[in-house]
Amino acid sequence: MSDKFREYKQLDLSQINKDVLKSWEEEDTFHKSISTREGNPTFVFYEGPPSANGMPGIHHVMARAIKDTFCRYKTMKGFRVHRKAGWDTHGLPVELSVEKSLGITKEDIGSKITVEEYNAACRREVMKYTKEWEQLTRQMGYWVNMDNPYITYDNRYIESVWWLLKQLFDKGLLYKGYTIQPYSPAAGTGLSSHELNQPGCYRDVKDTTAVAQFSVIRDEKSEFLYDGVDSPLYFMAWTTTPWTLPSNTALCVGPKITYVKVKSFNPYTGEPMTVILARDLLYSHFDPKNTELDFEDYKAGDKKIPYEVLAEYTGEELTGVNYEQLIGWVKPDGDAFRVITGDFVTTEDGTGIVHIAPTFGADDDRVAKQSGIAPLLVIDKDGKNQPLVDKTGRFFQIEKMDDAFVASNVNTASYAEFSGRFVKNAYDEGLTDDDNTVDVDISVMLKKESKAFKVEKHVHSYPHCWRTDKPVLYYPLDSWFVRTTAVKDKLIALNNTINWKPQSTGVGRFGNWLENLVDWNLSRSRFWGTPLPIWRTEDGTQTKCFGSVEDLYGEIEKAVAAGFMTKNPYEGFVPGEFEDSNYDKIDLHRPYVDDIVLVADNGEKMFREPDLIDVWFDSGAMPYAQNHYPFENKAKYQPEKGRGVFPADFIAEGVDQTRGWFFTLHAIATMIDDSVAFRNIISNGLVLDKNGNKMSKRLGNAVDPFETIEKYGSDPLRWYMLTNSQPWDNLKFDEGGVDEVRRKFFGTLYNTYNFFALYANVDGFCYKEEEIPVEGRPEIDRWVISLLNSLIKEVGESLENYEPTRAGRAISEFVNENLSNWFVRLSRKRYWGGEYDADKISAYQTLYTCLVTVAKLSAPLAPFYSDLLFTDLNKLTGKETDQSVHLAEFPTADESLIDKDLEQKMDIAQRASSMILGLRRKEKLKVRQPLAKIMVPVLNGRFKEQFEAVEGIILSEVNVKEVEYLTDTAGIIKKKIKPNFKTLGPKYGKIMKQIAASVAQFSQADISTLEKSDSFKLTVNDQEVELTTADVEITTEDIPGWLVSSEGELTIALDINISEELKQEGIAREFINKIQNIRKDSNFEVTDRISLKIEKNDFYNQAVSNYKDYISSQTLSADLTLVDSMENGMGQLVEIDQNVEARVFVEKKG
RNA sequence: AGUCCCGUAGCUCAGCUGGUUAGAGCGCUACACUGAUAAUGUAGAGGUCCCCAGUUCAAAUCUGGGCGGGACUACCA
Repeated sequence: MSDKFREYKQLDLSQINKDVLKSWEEEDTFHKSISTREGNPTFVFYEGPPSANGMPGIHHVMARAIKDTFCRYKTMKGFRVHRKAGWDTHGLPVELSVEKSLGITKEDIGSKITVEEYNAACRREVMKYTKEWEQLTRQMGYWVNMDNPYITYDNRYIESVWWLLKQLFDKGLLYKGYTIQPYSPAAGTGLSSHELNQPGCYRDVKDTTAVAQFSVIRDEKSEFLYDGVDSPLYFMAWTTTPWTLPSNTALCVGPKITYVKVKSFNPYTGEPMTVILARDLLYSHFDPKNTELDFEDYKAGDKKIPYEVLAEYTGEELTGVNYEQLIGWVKPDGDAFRVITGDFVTTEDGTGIVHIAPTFGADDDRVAKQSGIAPLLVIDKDGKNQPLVDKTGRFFQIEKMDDAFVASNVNTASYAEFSGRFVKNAYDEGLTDDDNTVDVDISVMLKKESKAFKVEKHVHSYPHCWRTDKPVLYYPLDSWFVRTTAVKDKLIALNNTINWKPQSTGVGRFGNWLENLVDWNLSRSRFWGTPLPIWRTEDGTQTKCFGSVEDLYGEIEKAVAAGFMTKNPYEGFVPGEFEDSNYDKIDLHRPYVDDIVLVADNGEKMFREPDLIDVWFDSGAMPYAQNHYPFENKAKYQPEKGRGVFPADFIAEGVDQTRGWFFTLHAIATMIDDSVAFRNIISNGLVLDKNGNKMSKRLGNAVDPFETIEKYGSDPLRWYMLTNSQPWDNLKFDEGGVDEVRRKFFGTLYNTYNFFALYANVDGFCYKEEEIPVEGRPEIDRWVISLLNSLIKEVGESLENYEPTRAGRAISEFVNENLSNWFVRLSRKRYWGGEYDADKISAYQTLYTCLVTVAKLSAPLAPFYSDLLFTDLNKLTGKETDQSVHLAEFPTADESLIDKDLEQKMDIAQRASSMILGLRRKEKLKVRQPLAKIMVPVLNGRFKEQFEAVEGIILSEVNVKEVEYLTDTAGIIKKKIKPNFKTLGPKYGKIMKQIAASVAQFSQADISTLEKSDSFKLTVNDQEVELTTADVEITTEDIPGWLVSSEGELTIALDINISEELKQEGIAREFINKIQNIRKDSNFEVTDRISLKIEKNDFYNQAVSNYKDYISSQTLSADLTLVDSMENGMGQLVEIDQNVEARVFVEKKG
């Protein structure tokens, strides 16, 4: 082992990244960081599984830097941190890329390619970029346990998911229902939103639209509407799909929209009527010019129709009013024909009242369910509910309906004409666009009944099926649901216990989402995913859900015995054995599970429900499935307090996961365990390019994380990302910012270390001396130690509160401003030359302590350099027993070392120094030229005491000999007074302005009266005002006749007269500086001794001889001689003053 | 369309519960320092605190309404 601190020529963070990684691997540091915490309380982190079928991007570094920071922090706080890596492996993107790379479609599975091959291809595809992900994880220093990651396609993972589904099933939270989805009657298939968004699917078509009149039922709920009404009263609603009107069961209004009641005549029949519609849309339906027409003059058939607005109502008021069914073909079962509210209603077109047909619109279905409105359904011969339009796109035929239902609910006389008709002509091969559509016929029917206000053709954009080019219908399709609405209150209550960062995402985005919760649609008609473990008989009366392979296995055996299957496809599997070898024998994916036909308790065949489940369920199940719970690791879920793996203490992902992973985790944990899944959460914002645009490969503005890490190392990248903006704000990623962090923070820290190492090596300091008690150290040491402890407190609190930005910024501020720019700069002289005495040792100990503490504080954020710094320091001193900073304990602040008074004093010193340097600059006085004195006005004793304490620091920093304190009595200080708004404002309120004006008028005498008696009375607006010194701020701003600088309460004057003696000292310092430069240029060692010759010159002869000893000691010269003339070419010319050059010869001695 | 975030110097961001000269870093310009030196310091210029209205003695800060950028969700009679 070397006996010196390592010194560096330059800071290469990229190389350090590699070196430190290597040592982590050699020392197995990551595993040690867990094993050394064995038996301690756990800190549980859940890794949101990424999908490895895409390359990792720079935004992944962001999220993972956050995750890693807190896991490292908690490790240093002594917790045993659980963080298991995982992979999200299911879903449509995988299927699509497999099909693309193999050049096949789903139909080819089983023919062109075997199921086994397809399955294998999916497994390969989904792990395509595993290597890159692992590499990024490693290089960026993200410590997550990759030894045994959870993989969502793994049979054991699926088994846990099945177990969860079974729990939901048993609790009655899993049911089969329907949602409104795009459906192509021509192709006979449902369409995904993905398919609908393909180019060309949305097309402008011309359809018959109708504004229909819904007749209000007069009762106690609607009575208020009848004031002044003498004709039938209607709600007006517009539709572009009149064929949905027979399925209407509600009308929807916007709660905050204003509606008007208008008296007029029906344009088609001329019958008097009163209608209700949105005020904003009045003139779209009634010509403003007609408002002056006389009702008496109107005859049926007139083009110009008079109208009159009778009253206004808000949507809220209209809610609950009942109306008559518009088209009485089929009676719905349940509550219907009522006005409800919906937040999606606008007054952009139509009437501001939306016709609701729950079976044919997603919004319709949603608001109807929320308001308890029944959909309009018919019952078929099998006793199943069906919408009024069947899957081929025609009105449900009467003969296919249940007879009893027809008798009780169907008006066959009026419906017969429409029964079996296609709702779009495109579906009927015998029809063309020229034939009358159902829409037209329904509109004509309404016209005749005075129920149509306006029927017209209208061009609008409508989705079409990409396979058949025919229009799509929104249609209720079977789906399996999780009844999340049943636990809505619990979800909300538990959410309120979660610490969200930022809070707004939790109470706002997530909270609102929970408030408007609908049941979770689990079904996906896909191939590569977790199959629903549900088998049903064909008539749907018998259902079985399986929560383990063992249960399914047993049922298969029964089915084989019953002769439904020839053999058990999972033959050889041993229930209860959890090794890879056993689970490799089976595959729970499609289509293997589809081939399983089971036997129901009544002996009928049971077939699997063909759907897969939402991949979000997979990832939301990870708290359980990652450990194959409850089949294995059960004990970890019922632990003594603080020792388990559930729930998570912390998770972090992008804010885009709010309704994805965050929700599914929360929902599943709530339903299964009545518990939160996570206690603390950071949802981070996006990483944009430096112009604020979204990064995309297409635009070429995506930043490659590997290149960035290679170039700068991970630390500057992580630090930049964590400190540039709060994690939850979007980050405008600018490479220049990473470089700035490298220079400003890491560069300065490195410089500070190198400075330390340089002199510590010269003096042989290796912290073997007794620790000098802090109270025995000089002011500046105590000051920096005080700040250091304040910093420890702040960083600790910030990380405790999941605020990495505050932590990083505080560390950076400390290193740059306080440690480097003040402590080291002021203490430099203490390190070089001189005795190895207590002061010097104190200087080393203090700086060492600061450096090693900064290493520990920054370790969670910048794991690489901090570890190098820590080990470089510790290798020699052996002060710490831990091999790595990541195994060390996080520092705790020693409150007794925090000295706010001292911090204030040093603040004065810093400000005073900078002011004096400013004055010197103004007068073009070099700092090397000593000056005689500064003068400081003293307003109170405390200030004088503080200034005196740092007097020496200021004087040496600005090269001035003494301080003169000016007290009031001298009468040369001019004072300035300013009211203290914070104390006066609440007391005097309205007359504040006048008080401020009066105070501004105070004379010097007034001010001194106030100071002496601590009271001053004035009258403002006939009100007596008494001021005390606490109500004002008194400062000095001028010392007449002197060069003065003033900042806040601090005022300093500088004496710029230079005596002969000062002049000579200045010359001496000038020589020292020049000689030092020569030493350095000649590459002398810091410790080399020299001999010195200076050619005589009357300008400086006296100065050199007077300050001979001073010059010699500073430059380590053994002899200094003034010579008459230098031999030719010897020595070099240096400038001592303007136009004065000296020839100096420097020679290394011995 | 709804929900949420953001809008402060040319750029990236601070600015806590309202209190009177609105800050920092980068960049630019000038100067200084010099045994930390491919470093460092100091200063200058640079602001409609997105706009409008309100509350208040007092608003960058609180309230309401816009505008602009972004995300998510839903897609519309």
